[in-house]
Amino acid sequence: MGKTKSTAKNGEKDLGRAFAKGLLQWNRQENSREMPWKGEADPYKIWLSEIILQQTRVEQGWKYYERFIQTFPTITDLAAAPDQAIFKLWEGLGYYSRCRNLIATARFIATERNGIFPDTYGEILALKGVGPYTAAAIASFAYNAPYAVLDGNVFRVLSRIYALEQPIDTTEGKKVFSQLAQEQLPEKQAAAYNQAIMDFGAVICKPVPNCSQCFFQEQCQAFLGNKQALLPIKSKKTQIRERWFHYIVLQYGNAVAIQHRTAKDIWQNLYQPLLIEADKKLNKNEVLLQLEHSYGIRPAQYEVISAAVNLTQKLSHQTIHFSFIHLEVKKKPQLEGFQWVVKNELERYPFPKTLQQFLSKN
DNA sequence: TTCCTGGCAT
DNA sequence: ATGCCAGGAA
Repeated sequence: MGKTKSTAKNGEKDLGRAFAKGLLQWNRQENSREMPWKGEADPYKIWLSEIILQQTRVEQGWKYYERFIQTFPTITDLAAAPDQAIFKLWEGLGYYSRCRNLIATARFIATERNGIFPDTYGEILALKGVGPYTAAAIASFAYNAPYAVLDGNVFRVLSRIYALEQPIDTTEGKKVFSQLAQEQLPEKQAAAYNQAIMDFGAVICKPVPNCSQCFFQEQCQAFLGNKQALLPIKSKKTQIRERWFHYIVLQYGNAVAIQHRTAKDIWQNLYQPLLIEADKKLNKNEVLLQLEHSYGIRPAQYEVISAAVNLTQKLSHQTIHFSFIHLEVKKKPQLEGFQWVVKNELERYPFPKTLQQFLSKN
């Protein structure tokens, strides 16, 4: 009663403390990651670097940061510049709404706050283009305020050291991780700790981790269970592709044209009838038009025997919609890459299950 | 070549 | 829940 819970909690806290301690030591002794804004005290420069780094790798943002600081040494300089000059400096970085928000925030601070950058988490969070991550980063780096950053690195590191299978891409998961991150933060060393955990995620606990170089290997719950490559968990299945396979069963006498699938795709090395693939559903006329375009087989050369049968097959990462058109040709067309197989010998060839089922019934 | 990553605004 | 973007990984 209650005991299990508090024991687990204590265990968790111990693990967290051990990690934080080791992390800070790693940061002092081994972390050699350098960045032009690291250790910076000017909130303007920290803010600028964080906006540039949103969705952007350090290596790419580096040069942009340097050019911005050279061109606009203070937020007042930035606020006074014409939009176009600022966009020109941003050119190539992507996510251009960040630049719009950057301009709006610079002008807001220059005109409404006499160029003084806000110094509380809440006020920082209220700035355009600043969300929870960026607000915590600025508040901690500029003012050492005790707000834990939660970015992709932190999700990854925390999910691994605790072997948490909680998905990170759900509202619930974000809540759990942000609470854990906050509990984990050594309050008086917010700046050092926040920078350290992100550096650690970037150089050691990478998506493909360098566990052999990790100070926490012996305590990391993921490493101990050999799950480090599986964490963090994301709930959203990789986007399911929708494909429409319009098969044309070409029959000549008692023989059917089939084709060997060789592309690096599903069903490699299996066989299939003539395929018209599309990323949307085509009606019969569209399919037959495509047949003429791709293979030069014109309506005059065949008779349509049967209408389309529609089937669907779900794979982990794609959904295949099938339709079939059965055509009888009066003369055998020249078809590169196809072989004509008499119907009762079709069973010798390997087909995908859905095709096998269809062909055996028709 | 395609796939994956990543904070915020909407 | 999606779109925004570019670059590195697979």
